[in-house]
Amino acid sequence: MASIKHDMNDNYGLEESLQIDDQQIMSMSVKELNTLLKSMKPNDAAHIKRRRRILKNKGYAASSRNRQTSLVGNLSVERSQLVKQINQLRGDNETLSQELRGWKQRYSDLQLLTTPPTSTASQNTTTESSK
Amino acid sequence: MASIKHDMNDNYGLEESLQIDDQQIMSMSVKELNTLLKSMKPNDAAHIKRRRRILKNKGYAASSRNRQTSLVGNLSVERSQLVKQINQLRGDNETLSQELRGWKQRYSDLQLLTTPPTSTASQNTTTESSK
DNA sequence: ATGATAAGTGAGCAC
DNA sequence: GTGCTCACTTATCAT
Repeated sequence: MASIKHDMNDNYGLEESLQIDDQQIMSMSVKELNTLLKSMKPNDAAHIKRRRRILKNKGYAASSRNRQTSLVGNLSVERSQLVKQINQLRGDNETLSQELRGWKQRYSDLQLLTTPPTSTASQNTTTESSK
Repeated sequence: MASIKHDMNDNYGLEESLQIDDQQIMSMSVKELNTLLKSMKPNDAAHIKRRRRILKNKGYAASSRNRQTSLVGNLSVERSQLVKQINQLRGDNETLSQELRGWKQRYSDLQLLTTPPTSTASQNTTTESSK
């Protein structure tokens, strides 16, 4: 058995006979639309209004999908950037660590040069202070 | 005017009369299903098969949406973690920089102590080398 | 009335 | 045949 359904999106010639297309139905202002609808049979007017709502909804749905898509896109891009930044910082860190080691060494060397060890014990103490 | 539509989701009593519900239709194996369908009128069999497909699709759609949702969720969480990591690294960086400055200073101080300036010019040169 | 979104459905692709 | 995803429709919510 088949059931009776509302007409939905099949415009079955109404719009064609009125020389109106979807774009116009959708973009017309409410004022313009009402003026137009008053010159039509109530059923046809209702049909057009319903069609307009559906068309707008279609647009909203598309926007929603686009938003969702670019949301994911943005997050992905952002992630790449953050990862890149992390790698950069890790590099900087490594560089700084090396520099730090270097200067500690230089300091230590200079210190040894400055205060030559007088005994095994004192040498140890001196080295400790610059670790 | 109204148009004739396929029956879609209104099961108009068929399933009830056969004592089958959506869950069973969906989860039955193909083998079981075929056995069942052979004992039915062709139209009813077709209806059940179509219904099964629709039910499965409904599930797929839900899965798809869940995936999409958790994708965004994961990306967001990941972003937070990355940002946190960056802040951590920046802190480390700052610490290292300060340590570095400190050691350079100590080196410089020790150097000044070791090789006292003999003239204004030579003092400048010494300072330059440790900046 | 308008805009947004979740859920269901159909179409069409890939395996 | 099964699973997936896109586009569309509907229902529903908020403004």
